Formats: sequence, structure tokens, C-alpha cells
Amino acid sequence: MASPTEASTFRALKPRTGTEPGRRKDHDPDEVRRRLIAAATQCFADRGFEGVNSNQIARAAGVGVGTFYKHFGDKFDVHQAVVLDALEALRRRIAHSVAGTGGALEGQVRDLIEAIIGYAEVDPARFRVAFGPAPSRRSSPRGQGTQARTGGTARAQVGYSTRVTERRLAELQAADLLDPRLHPGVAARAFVAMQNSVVCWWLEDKSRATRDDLIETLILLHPAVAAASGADS
Amino acid sequence: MASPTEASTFRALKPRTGTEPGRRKDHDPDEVRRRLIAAATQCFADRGFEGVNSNQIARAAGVGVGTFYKHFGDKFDVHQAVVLDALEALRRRIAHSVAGTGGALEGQVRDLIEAIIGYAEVDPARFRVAFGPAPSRRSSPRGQGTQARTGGTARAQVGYSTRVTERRLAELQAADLLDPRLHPGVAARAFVAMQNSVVCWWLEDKSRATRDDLIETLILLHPAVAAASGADS
Amino acid sequence: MASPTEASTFRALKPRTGTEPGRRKDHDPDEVRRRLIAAATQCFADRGFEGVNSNQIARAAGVGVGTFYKHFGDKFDVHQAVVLDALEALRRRIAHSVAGTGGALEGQVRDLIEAIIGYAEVDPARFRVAFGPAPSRRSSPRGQGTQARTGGTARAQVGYSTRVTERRLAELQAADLLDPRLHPGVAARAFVAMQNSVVCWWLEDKSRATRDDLIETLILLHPAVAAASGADS
Amino acid sequence: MASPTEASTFRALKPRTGTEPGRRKDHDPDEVRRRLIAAATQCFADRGFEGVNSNQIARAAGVGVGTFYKHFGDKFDVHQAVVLDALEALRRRIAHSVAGTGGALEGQVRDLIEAIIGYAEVDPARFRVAFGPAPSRRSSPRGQGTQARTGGTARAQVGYSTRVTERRLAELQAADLLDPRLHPGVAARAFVAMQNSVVCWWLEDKSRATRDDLIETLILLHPAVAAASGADS
DNA sequence: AATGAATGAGGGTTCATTCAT
DNA sequence: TATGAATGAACCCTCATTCAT
Repeated sequence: MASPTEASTFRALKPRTGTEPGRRKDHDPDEVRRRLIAAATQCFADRGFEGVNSNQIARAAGVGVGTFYKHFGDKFDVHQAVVLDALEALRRRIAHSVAGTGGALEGQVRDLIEAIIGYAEVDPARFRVAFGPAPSRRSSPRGQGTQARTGGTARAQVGYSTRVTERRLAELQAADLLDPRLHPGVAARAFVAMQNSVVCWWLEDKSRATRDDLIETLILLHPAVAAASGADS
Repeated sequence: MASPTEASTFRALKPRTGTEPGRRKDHDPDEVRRRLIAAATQCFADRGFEGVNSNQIARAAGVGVGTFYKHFGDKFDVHQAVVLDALEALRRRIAHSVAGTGGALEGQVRDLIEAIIGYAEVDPARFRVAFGPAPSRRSSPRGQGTQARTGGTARAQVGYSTRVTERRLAELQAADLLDPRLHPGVAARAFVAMQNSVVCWWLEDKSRATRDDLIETLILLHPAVAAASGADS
Repeated sequence: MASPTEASTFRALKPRTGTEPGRRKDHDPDEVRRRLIAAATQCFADRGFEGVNSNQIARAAGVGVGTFYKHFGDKFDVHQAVVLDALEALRRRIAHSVAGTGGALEGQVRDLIEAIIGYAEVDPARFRVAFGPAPSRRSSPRGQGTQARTGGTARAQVGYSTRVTERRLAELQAADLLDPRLHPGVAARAFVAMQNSVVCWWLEDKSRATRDDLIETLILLHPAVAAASGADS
Repeated sequence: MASPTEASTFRALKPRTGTEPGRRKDHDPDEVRRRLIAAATQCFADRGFEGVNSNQIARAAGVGVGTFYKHFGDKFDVHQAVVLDALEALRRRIAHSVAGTGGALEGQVRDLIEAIIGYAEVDPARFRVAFGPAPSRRSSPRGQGTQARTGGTARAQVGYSTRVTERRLAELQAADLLDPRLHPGVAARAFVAMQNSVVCWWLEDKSRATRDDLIETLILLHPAVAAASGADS
């Protein structure tokens, strides 16, 4: 009866397409979303954007693939979400940190950089995913052939910080506190790139430089300090 | 400068096999390799690293897929080769350009940056491929399971320029010409990142800033200028 | 005509549960079922049977997926229901239309065809769904492995009209009013196929032929007319 | 040495992504294509268009999936190819068959129908696939929402026969040999639909009618015969 | 040496179906 | 009773890689 032969009959009946569904584990509707984002962050940080796939992220979040696609259009979408979350968290941290500071320019810059590095230390995985190299949306599956280079995600990622910095530099320039030869747009982009690159690199192996080396160096290279005019530096 | 040690960084560039004298332009293995690299550069520039595959590169080079694999282990290998070639070309350009310059520090920096931008303008596709965001080697396929983050290619790419810059900064610091708070390793990395990011961004749309804005800003932000000590700046 | 036997062909049309008197328009199970069928009809007409899924139909009907499965086993079931409803509506229309007609054979055929086309014009979406190409039940999922070709739905769809027509033709043949070489079964099937095909084609773009062209042609090709014996045509 | 531990090391080396390739089984480049078409024909005939997938077709043809996609864009493409091949084969058969016939209209029609049925008998699988219900291209994977209804394949399938028939009928009408009330476009479409439907139905179970019943009935219902004008019929 | 047809693992995505609420 | 979040098998298709020619 319980012969192997019968066992195979059993197997033939089991498949029940439609699969084992919905034992609710959680109740909060976007608790799942959060779990997915967290899982994705960890996966991206560990194995790189290209090194993970949607199934793995879903599994890591403890949900089915389908659930992943209920929440995000694709892998790029989750990445985007990670970036946006990180940006918001960082923004809050900066706002909070700079809040008190009043006058000294270098003090402000120091606060900013301390905030950034503080955030990177508190949540290194998220920092690296959000501010490390941006994934480029594979031009298009079955698509026609648009330019790929650094997809829209990158924009969002770097765009915000860049714009804020650019505006600040322009103000300083208008107030004659900054070398007029400095182009705010270029400088802003430059600073964001250096900051992201350097902090991610440091996170990979903190023994590469001390926290202070990092901070002091970034301060010295921040456009507002590096190109400050007047009797400053 | 062109010491044997440094030369070794540029592995396998033109093995210079004995075929030289009677080379039939089309079947010279070197020629094929060059065609493959050129095709890859164009493909990567046009559709992004992720947007192309080895077959397409082979086709673009006018050779069979098999031939591609005779010359390169995979897509990453060609990319590596593009980077190496670009690095060598840039190194030559810089060497040539800076050669004459003797004294003024800022003058040297200016020459360096002019050389970089000059190169970017002369061969923008190659510049963007070599100095734009580095491809990350997908961990799983054929891979052993290592950390993915910015693969070995990135190292090579950014490593050389970084090391050179770092050494230069250390020298300046030793000569008391640079703020001692600046960490040469961090600063070097920061400068290379900003330079790559900013120039690639500019190449995408040159109307974003004038050539001069770019140059002046990069000079001002170069560690050697930004953190120069003494009555200089 | 409306004998109990025939009525049984139309299974489950409006179970007429006891809820009738105090029915809250929105929660009457019958009302829900109707809404689902209407939504399905529209979806199928718009995007094709393969182009829609059960969730979309449920959403279009303004109910949850679960509710869909309370009423129908799957997509094929709703399609079946649409067909059955259409068949019933068409049957009523024909019954009504032909009712008065007494003698002339061609007159009867004309009435029949006018009724069909009239119905197609009144409710083109339903006509196309019910009488256009029948969906074929995918064999594997949940399926046992039977031959797929034109699933059971098709049977119902075409079967009724065909049987009625076949019987009618057999009668005419018995009365010596029809060419004896004509095989009623084949002819009935042929007529139903041509009628469905032609009317659906016309509905896609009515400028393809005038309504009259359609009617006259279908009459001429109706077996009872085409193969009429005697001094008729 | 040959401990279980080591075995697992082995396993880790084995996968060799890239898979067992290219032992050439055949040499003719489009022998493979033919095999794929034949396999597809059989699969479609057996399990319906929706009942098969590209992997199954590939396997049935004794090739890998990749090879399938080398030859056809997707499942619809093979189906198209089957249709086109069938159309061509049928066209040749008809051309050959009707060649000799000179005068009598009914004789021509009989030859045509005999040819069609002859073809259906010789290659029933192909006939059913090519002239049975056409697959409708799933509006679009990830697409926007175009009208789906009977895709382009159907067009090709039915279009050719229809156009030929239509032209023929128009000629007869011009020659006053056909009832002027008959609309050639409608009639042609009607005939093709009835013929396809009836022959496919018959092929499913030949005991449904004799070969002769089929032929005689189709002749009687062919527009050129059914609506012949003059003292003919 | 060069070729390119062939390969199949694996990625992205859909959807019929269930069941806790 | 109605809901709809959750599920994962199954689908389509790509592409790195091999090897017979």
C-alpha cells in the first residue's frame, strides 16, 4: 500500500496549481513593504544590485515572488524606494543636526559632513546601496534602443543632494563669500560625487582612514571651504 | 615614470607577436583585438554595459562570437581592456602635457585637468566607458560567491589615478605645502571621483557648463589647491 | 418551442433565490453575478479572452476576486455564462421575430437573419464575445491532459444554434423542399460558422459592407435557400 | 580525500554555467527550422495553441529552447509559419487540381473543394492548426492596451483564400453568372469560414459525415453555386 | 585560427487560486 | 458573505559559453 509506486500517484495529485496561499503573518499592510525594502537593502549591500534577483529579495523578506511584484514594479523600483528612504532619513538627520548651528560657515559644513558620516555609520548597508553606484536600467527588455547610461534612479539619488548644495553655493557666491570662478552646478555635483565615493569606500574597510581623517578631508574639499574667499582658510 | 613596475599595470597590451612583418590587416590577431575593443567601447557608450552582450560586441566588431572568446574571457574582460587602454592613453597625454611644467603648483594642476578634459573631448565614448560607473561582476554565474561591490575592474580603473594622486599629495604634505589635516588617500580618492563624475556628466550635455567653468571649478577643488597651505592660494 | 427540455440547455440562469422581495440592489447575489457577467463581456470584447484575467474582471465588476470565485469556477465559466446569456437573448429575439411569419421559406430565413443581425447591432460586445472565436481551455493547469481543441464552451456556443438549424433542415428535406444531397449536420454547422464569422467581421468595421449586403448575402447562402429544391429561387 | 566534504567542493565547481552546447546533429541550416515547424504543428494539433509552450515545442523538435528563439520570435511566429506553409501547400494542390478543368462552373467548385478536403486528409494536423481557430496575440506583455481580437496571424490565414475567392466571385458577377444581390466580400468570407469550420469539425471525427456528404454540401453552399444565376441549378 | 549554431540555466513577470479576516 | 493580500508554479525569453566544422 505504502509502496513507492503509490507514493508517485500521490505526487501526481498534489500540485494543485494556485499554490499554498495567504496565511497572514502580519497585519499591517505596509509592514510587508517595509520588510521587502529592508531585505532588498541587505541583498543589494551584500551582493550588489546585479547580484540579486527579485525572487531572492522576496525570499529574504519572507514573502512570495508575487508579493514582491504587488509592491514594486521591478528590481529598480525597490532600489528606488531604498534610495528615497535613505535620502529622507539623511535629510532628516541633516536638518536636525544643522538646526542649531548659526554662524560660522565651516561649522555648518562640519555639521553637514558629520551628519552624513554619522548616518553612514548608523546604517551602512542602506548608505552604500543608496549612495553607491546607481544601477542602470537595462535599456529595455524587448525594447527599441534608448540610451541607457545611469537610469532615472541615479537622478533621484544624486539629484536632490546636488540641487540643495548647488543652491547653497550660489547663495554664498552672491554674498561674495565664495570664489566667483567656481561654478555652483559643477561644484555641487563634484562634492556629492566625492562624498558618496569616499564614504562608501571607507565603509568597505574602516581601517583605511580614521573617522576624523575622513571628516577633516571632506571639510577641506567642500566647495564652500575650499573656495571660500576672504580671510578664512 | 615609465618604469617597468608601472608598465606591468598595463598587462597584455599588444603582445607584439612575431607576425608583425607580414601582417594582413584583417587577420592580425592584434588588429582583431583592437577592433573588438573599439566595438565594445562604442557599444558600452551607446547602450550601457548592461545593455550589450558579448555576441553584439562580436558582431559589431565584425567577428564571430568564438573569436570574441578567444580574446577575452567575458564582457568584463573587454571592459577592463577598454579601461586599461583609456588609462594608458590618458597617462601618455598627461605625461606629455605636464612634462614641460616646472614650478607653480596651480599650473601643474591646471595642466593635469586640461589634459583630462582634453582627452575626454577627443574620445568621449572611451572616457565615459572607462571613467563612468564601473560594472559590477554579477556574483553567481561562474562566480564563486564573493562580495560583489565594485568589481576588480573598478579597482584597476580608479586605482591607478588614485595612487598617483595620493603619492603626489603625500609629497606635497611632506614638503609642508599642503594642509596636514588632509588625508592623502581620502583626498586622492575624492578627487578622482569628482573628476570622473563631473566630466562624464558634462559630456552627456556640454551645455551644462562651459569648458572653462569645468576647468576652473575642478582646479579650485583639487586637493593640492583647495588645501594648499602657505601664502599660496 | 420553449419546452422544458430546451430550457435545460440554459442551466442556472437566474436561480431566483428567495431574496427577491427585500433585495438591496447592491448585495443581491444575482445582481453581483450579473455585474460580473457584464464586466466580463466588456473586458473580453475589449481585450480578448486571453487578454484579461479573473482579477481584472472582478475589479471591473466592482467586487473582490474572492467574490468572482464564489460565482464562477474560472474565466472559462464566465465566458460560458456570457455565451449562454447571449444565446438565450438571441433565442428570445428570434422566437419573437419569427413568431408571426407563417408560410414563405425565404421569408422565414430573412426574419431569422434580420433577428441575428439586429441582435448583433443592439449588443455588439456580447455578440462578438459569444459568437466570435471560442477560447480553448488550456490543458495543463488543473487540467487532466485531455485534447484541448475548441473546449466545451465552444460546444455550448455553437451547439445549440447548430442543432436547431440541423433539425429544421432535416424537416425541409423530409418535406422534399431541400436538395437531398445536402447533409443537414454539415450544412447547419456551415451556416452557423459563416454567420458568426461574417457578422463579427462586419461588427469590427461596419463600413465593410452595408447592412443589406450582409443580409442578402447571408440569405442567399443559407442552406434552406441555397439548396432549395422546386421552382423556388 | 574522497570524503563527503570534498564531494561538496566538487559540486561547487561543476555547474559551469553556459551549459552543454553544440553537438551538431544535423547539418542543413533550415532542417532545424523544418523540425521545429513540424513539432509545433503536432503540438498545436494535439494540445491546442494555448496548451503548448515554447519549451515543449523545442523539446519536441529535439532542440534547446534557445534554438527555438533563434528561429522564431515567439510561439505566434511558429504558428504563423505553420499557417504560411499550409497555405502554400494548399495553394499548390489547388493550382494543380484545378489546372485541367476548363468550363463547367460547378466542376471547378467541385475540384476546389476536393482539393481542400484532399489536403485536409493528407495532413490533418497541419490543416487543423492552420485553418482552425486562430490564436490571438495576447494584447501585449506589459503593454498598453491595444485591441486584441484575432491577431495578425488570422489575417494572413484567412485573408489569402478570402481575397482569391472574392475576386473570383466578382468576376462571375460581372459576367452575369452570379446573383447581383450577393456581396463578393461577404460571401467570400462566409465561404472560407464555413469551409474551415466544417472541415476541421469533420477531421475531429470523420464518422460525423461521409466524405461525399461533406463535398456535396460544401459545393451546394459555395456562393458560386448557391447564388448562380441563369437556368443552371 | 575563426566561426556561429546550439545550448539550457536562470532571470523577470503573470495569474489562477486560496483563506484569514 | 465578501474580501483581497498572498502565493509560487509556470511562462517567456536572454545570453554566456561551448565545440564541430
